[in-house]
Order: sequence, then C-alpha cells, then structure tokens
Amino acid sequence: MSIVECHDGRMSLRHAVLGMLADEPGSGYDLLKRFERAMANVWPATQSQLYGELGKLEAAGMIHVLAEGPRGRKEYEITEAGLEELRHWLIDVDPGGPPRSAGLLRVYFLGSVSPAQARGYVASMGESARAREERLAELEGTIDWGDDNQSLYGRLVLEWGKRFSAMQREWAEWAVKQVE
Amino acid sequence: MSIVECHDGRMSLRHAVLGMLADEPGSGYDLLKRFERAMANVWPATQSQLYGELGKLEAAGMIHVLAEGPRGRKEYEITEAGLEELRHWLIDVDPGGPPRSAGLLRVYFLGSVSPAQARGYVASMGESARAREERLAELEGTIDWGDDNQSLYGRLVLEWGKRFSAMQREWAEWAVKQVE
DNA sequence: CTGTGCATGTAAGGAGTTACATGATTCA
DNA sequence: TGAATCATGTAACTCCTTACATGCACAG
Repeated sequence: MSIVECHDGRMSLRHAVLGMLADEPGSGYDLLKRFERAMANVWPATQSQLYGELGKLEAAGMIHVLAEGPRGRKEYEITEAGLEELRHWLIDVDPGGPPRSAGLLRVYFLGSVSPAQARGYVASMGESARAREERLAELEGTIDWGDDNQSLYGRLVLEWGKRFSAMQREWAEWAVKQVE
Repeated sequence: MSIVECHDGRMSLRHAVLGMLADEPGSGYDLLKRFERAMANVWPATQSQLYGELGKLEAAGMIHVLAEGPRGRKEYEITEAGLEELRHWLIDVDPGGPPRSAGLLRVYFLGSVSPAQARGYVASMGESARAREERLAELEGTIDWGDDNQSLYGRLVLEWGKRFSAMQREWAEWAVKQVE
C-alpha cells in the first residue's frame, strides 16, 4: 500500500449537498433553509459547513454557478460529474453500520448511578421519543404529498422516523420495568 | 456573551472511557479490546483516540495510574472527580436528538437513480438489518448473563439493538413495496 | 433612514480516522 | 532467534461546531 492513500471518511455532507442540488438548483442560503426544513433530523448541517462544502464542490467541478443575483447570491447547479459522484455514492458505496448513539451509550453505564436515577433516565428517553412521534405525525399532516419521486422517498424517510420513534418509546417502556 | 465561551461538543468518548473505568480499572490496551468486544456497535473508538483521551483525562485529574506493568503498561483507575463527571453526564446533560444516519440520507436522494436501483438499495438495507439481527441473536446466546448491574444494562442495550434491527428490516420490506 | 432579512464568508478548536513509528515480552 | 502479541504513542488530515465578521437590498 502506498504511503499517501486515504481519502475515505465517507464525506456524507458532500453527498447531501449534491442530492439537494440534483433535486433543484439553489444558493447556499437556499440550501441552508432546505436543510433546516427537511433534513434537520437526518443530517444537520451548519451554515459554515455548507458554504465551505459548496466551495470545495465547485473547485472539484461537481457543481457550477448557474447565475449570480443581488447581494452576491450565487445559484449553483449540479454538473454531470457531480451527478455521477452522487449516483456512485448511492449505489456503490457501503453505507456502514449503525451510527453512534450517545443515548444508548449512557444506558451501558447506568450502573454508576442509583436505580431510581437510571429509571428516570430511561423514562426520559421514552418521553423524548414520544414527543418526536407527535412532532412527526404533525409534520405528516402539514406536508402536501404528491405523486412525484421526491414525495415518495420523503414519505419513506418520514415513515422510518415514525417507526424508529415508536420503537424507542416501546423499548423505553419495557426497559423501565426491567430496572425495577 | 463572552468572546471565548464554547467547550461543549458533547465529548462522549471521554464518558465512554470513564464508564468503562468505573466498571473496572484497566490499561489503554485493555480498553481497546473492551471497546471492540462490547461497544463496537454503539460507540466505536480507535487506538489513537483512546490513548489520546487517557492522556487528557489523566491531566484533568479524572483518572490516575493505579499500577505500572511490563512493556510500559499503565493501568488506570477512575478518580472521584471522574466519577462525578460521569454521573453528571449521565443525569444532567441533555442527550440530544437522533444521530446522523447515512443510510437514511441516501433514501432521500434515491430519486437520482433508477427505480430498480432504488429498490435494490432499500432491499440491501433490509438485508444488512437481517444479518445484524442474526448476529445479535447469536451474541445473546454466547454471553452468560448474571444478575449484576452490568448484565442488566448490557441486556437493555442488546434488546435495543435487536428491536432497532427488526424495525429496520420491517421498514425495508415495506419500503420495497412502496417503490414498485 | 433604519431595521430586518438576505447572503457570504473566515478562524479556531474539538472530535475522529488512518497511517506511521517504536519497543518490550513471551513462547515455541 | 524469530514470530506473535502486548503496549504506547505521534502526525496529518478531514469533519463539524461555534463564534466572529461583513455587506447589500428592500420595506415601512
């Protein structure tokens, strides 16, 4: 193996940006709001990160400036190279295992506090899961779903979130009983 | 607000190390193997990271060297300050929302590939969830569970993993039908 | 003419990964 | 003595977050 040979790291923000621009061109500011609206629960991103990534993507030829507007606004569009990179990531790259979970990490260590405190912590996990369930159900009502692809895959993600939250709530209810 | 005022970032590796040392003293090498065995699916950590964190924790007075062994082995033990920090993290700090999920991020963008490819990707998510279910079921059989606290909380985490994997498999089965 | 929102960026630092690097001990 | 294992550490890099910083445009 060569001395310099890494360039992995997964870099999913890059692909999140490419995916959004594949859907529709937009400026950094646009993307920021789209991230807040649609992806806050899947892949949060900050303003700094977005502008930095847009710069790198442009340098790499994966996006280009489609138009410039007032206040220095730069509207980006994905290029063919960018689309190719996105499709490659979607299809060819191994997604890797389940992500880190700080909440679950704590459960491992609940032996370091009193059973009452442990029970309280598990119960609060259940409560926040229940709150998320409600929020998602509400969200589902406010979105007007179409028949297009974006709606289809958006529904898939929303359904995943609902099932995940329900699973966590049920687990927490079960776990509280175990601690007793 | 003051100019220099941050020091958040969550730093969960720190607490993972404290939690392990609260359970039982050990060297960096010991912890490395314990991480591989017990926590690979919850909070993976590399050798570099562990030794770095042990150094920082010792400098912060949260752990101390209990004994030195052959080959420069340093066995660490958690201090009272470290226990306090661990308990504080367990009880008082907000765990934050659901973590990033690269797998789910992709689902958002499956509109960029053909329906057949999208279906294939979702199906592979289900398949890897099924494989994880099997692995966890096998793991459950090989561990001899006791009545102690560690076994209790370990079982809770394992159960979470089982439910999560089952949820993801069922979701994938459902989602494959939606894509058709 | 002033506030609100639009719009873009940089700097500093923590967290995590990979690769590089070294050396001691034990056992066959 | 040679291989495997024990054992610790550093360097370079990417990713992510927070805070700092600037300026234009438009509506009231």
